[in-house]
Amino acid sequence: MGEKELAELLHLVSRRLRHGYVHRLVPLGLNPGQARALRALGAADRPLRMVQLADELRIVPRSLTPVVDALEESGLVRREVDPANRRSTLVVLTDAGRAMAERAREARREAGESLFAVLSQDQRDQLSDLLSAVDAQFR
Amino acid sequence: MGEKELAELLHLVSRRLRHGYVHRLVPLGLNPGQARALRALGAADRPLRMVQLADELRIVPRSLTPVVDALEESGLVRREVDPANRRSTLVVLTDAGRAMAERAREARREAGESLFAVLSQDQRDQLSDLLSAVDAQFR
DNA sequence: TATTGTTATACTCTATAACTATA
DNA sequence: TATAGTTATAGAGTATAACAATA
Repeated sequence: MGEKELAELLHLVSRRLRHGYVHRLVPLGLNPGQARALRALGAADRPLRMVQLADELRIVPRSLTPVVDALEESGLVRREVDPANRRSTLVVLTDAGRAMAERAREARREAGESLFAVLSQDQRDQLSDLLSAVDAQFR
Repeated sequence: MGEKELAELLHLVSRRLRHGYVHRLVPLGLNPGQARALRALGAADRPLRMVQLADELRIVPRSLTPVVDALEESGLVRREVDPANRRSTLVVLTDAGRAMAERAREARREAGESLFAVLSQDQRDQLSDLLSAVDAQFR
């Protein structure tokens, strides 16, 4: 019955997570990609160049452009020319952006909390270790 | 360093899986959604109605329409009116479709195998149990 | 009225290729 | 020449709303 393969389970659970996350982000006016970028900038705690941010998110720079466009339009980040290298663009969190990053972080925490509610802390740690191991083989 | 949250890890690993899967499906002329539908039909081992198949895949019927369109165009399935209820459409695997479902299953097995290669069989079972538990709370 | 499926539309996530400006 | 970013384009995956046919 519950004979779902690992690959299928991973897909289903991941989609479920996104679903809960999206719902919590709607009131913030963000989509998951924007929230993820905001989080990364908040975690870095300093402006990142487009390539650095793309790398952090593991997407290609081209895919980052519309994300940063949207964030800039909402006044959450601004682009600045990198004084050290004028080819580079620094993505700088505004004060509003920093506050929003915090709210996005909270939304994700809640979505994760709700999804993994059935697991004990031990089980979550186990799951985290297993996924980390899988992820690590590609770094 | 590896301080990624569970939610983030899940997202990254799931994306990685899709990536490997997509690559293996390209030579078959399938995308993951089509392959998933084909698998479900193969597993059911009997024609399914659109709603049943959508339900199995956990997507809305509208999202299934273009998937079945593509499969039909490739001669892998055909639509038949359900004699028992003329509102319903039965999605029937052709012989070619049945063979392709098998190849898709193999492609997914390989993608999973490659992704989870770093895990022992015990660890895979653990991971499977944990994800099943998370998934089960929504059924 | 309720159900099944499709038409119409739209948004998100992601990618490759070609181009511009700068180094 | 090489790097950083954008313009252009494309394809998956998914959703909601409105509608036609059938029950």
